Amino acid sequence: MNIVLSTSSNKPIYQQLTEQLQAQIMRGELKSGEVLPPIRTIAKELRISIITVKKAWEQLERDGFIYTMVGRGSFVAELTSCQLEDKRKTLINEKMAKDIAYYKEMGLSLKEILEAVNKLF
Amino acid sequence: MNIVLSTSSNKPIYQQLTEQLQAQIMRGELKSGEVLPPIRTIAKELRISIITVKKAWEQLERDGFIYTMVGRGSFVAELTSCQLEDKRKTLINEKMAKDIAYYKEMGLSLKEILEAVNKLF
Amino acid sequence: MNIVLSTSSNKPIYQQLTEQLQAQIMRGELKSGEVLPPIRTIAKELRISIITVKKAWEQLERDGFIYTMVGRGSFVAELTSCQLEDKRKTLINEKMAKDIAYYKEMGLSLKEILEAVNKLF
Amino acid sequence: MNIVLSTSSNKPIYQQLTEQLQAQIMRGELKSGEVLPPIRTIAKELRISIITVKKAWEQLERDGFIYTMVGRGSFVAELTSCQLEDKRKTLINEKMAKDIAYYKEMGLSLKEILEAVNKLF
DNA sequence: GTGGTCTAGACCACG
DNA sequence: GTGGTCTAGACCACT
Repeated sequence: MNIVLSTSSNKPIYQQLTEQLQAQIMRGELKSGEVLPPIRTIAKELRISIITVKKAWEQLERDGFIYTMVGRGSFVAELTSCQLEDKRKTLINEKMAKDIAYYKEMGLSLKEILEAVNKLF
Repeated sequence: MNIVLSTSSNKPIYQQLTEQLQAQIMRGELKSGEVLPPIRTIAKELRISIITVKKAWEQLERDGFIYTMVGRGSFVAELTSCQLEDKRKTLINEKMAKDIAYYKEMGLSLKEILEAVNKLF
Repeated sequence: MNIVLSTSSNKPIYQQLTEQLQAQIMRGELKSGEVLPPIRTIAKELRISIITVKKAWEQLERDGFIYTMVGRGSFVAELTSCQLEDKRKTLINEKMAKDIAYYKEMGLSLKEILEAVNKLF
Repeated sequence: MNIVLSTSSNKPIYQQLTEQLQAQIMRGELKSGEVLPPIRTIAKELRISIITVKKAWEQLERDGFIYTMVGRGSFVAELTSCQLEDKRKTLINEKMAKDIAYYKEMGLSLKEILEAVNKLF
């Protein structure tokens, strides 16, 4: 687990945490069933409030990325690669639908979007 | 001018206003020098506070989309199509750079992004 | 009389008018006793409201730069060059005192101000 | 932090706030990274509305003098003395260019301006 | 009539 | 505890 927080970003800290955990689980860097470090440890290392870590963990649990066993810690959810792929698609499609709606509203054509993606990737 | 506000969106009202005005100016629906309706009228029609409209107008003015003359009203900025294109590119590239960073983090390849864009457009 | 108004400036129109008239009187371009054009004519030529012109005229009259004879028009005040010089000094010193207070507050030394003036003049 | 507001001045309160903060940051009285008091506290102490303080803070943030972290407070921007000097020059030159244009219009020579500055400093 | 400033107070999101 | 958003309404300056 390797978290990098940006204080200058507009994104709230708990969301940065959530997104980075999601990404690491989906990229397979955090494996099914693997135990996560205690939230106190994380909070101390990142110099943030325990409450903030908890908030991120709650969101991850709600979305089925991790599960918590009281007194024992939190673990990466045990998902088949198929289920994982589903989650990824849901997450990404949701965001991409919004993004594309925005670009369309700003008057971009499909071609222009594709060109821009190619250039910026 | 044609504004649609969504209360269910988590975007603040003033930002929805700002984005829609930007979009309409960039799509050429609001033309250079055109008068905008008085903020009070807009506030009444959209059933929001004058101050909320004002906040959006301030942001648009800061970003050079409109200008205001006290006692006379607010007007669409007089921009050449070149300047307009510049503004559009700046706005869009800023967002797209962030979006693509996110998709990359989530493990998408360029090819996958392009496919998804094609499908969702 | 030669007035140039800037709509993009933040200064209210009536103040731009006032300042330019003051300047022309003090530079001697408008001479003692000279008749000014009717405010309707000025308003029409500058494409501004008569009320705005009137406001500027009232201010100039209050400050002793012009005088008005009902039904006959407004005239440049008849001042000795000495009185004129006095007015100029009052006007300029008032503003300069404020300006210097600002520069001092921002931490500029006398030397820095003089250098900046030399460079920007 | 030490703010003095003048109700008799015709400058809006939020602008007085902005200018004084800028001045204190540029004079080094407020140091890089230093926490500012909560806006509510400032509002209470100065007996003005929270929103008025907020407006000044927004302007300072836009201009890169401070940054804000929701839930944690506002902080003096971390600028190198070089960047700070740049900001100072920009701010001051902008105003001074206008000021000098005014004095020139009023018929002052460079020599007269320099003398007046020397006398009034 | 326009926009500009300011107020008092509510409710929400973040840490 | 922070700051962020929004409201309803007042008063002033400008045209």
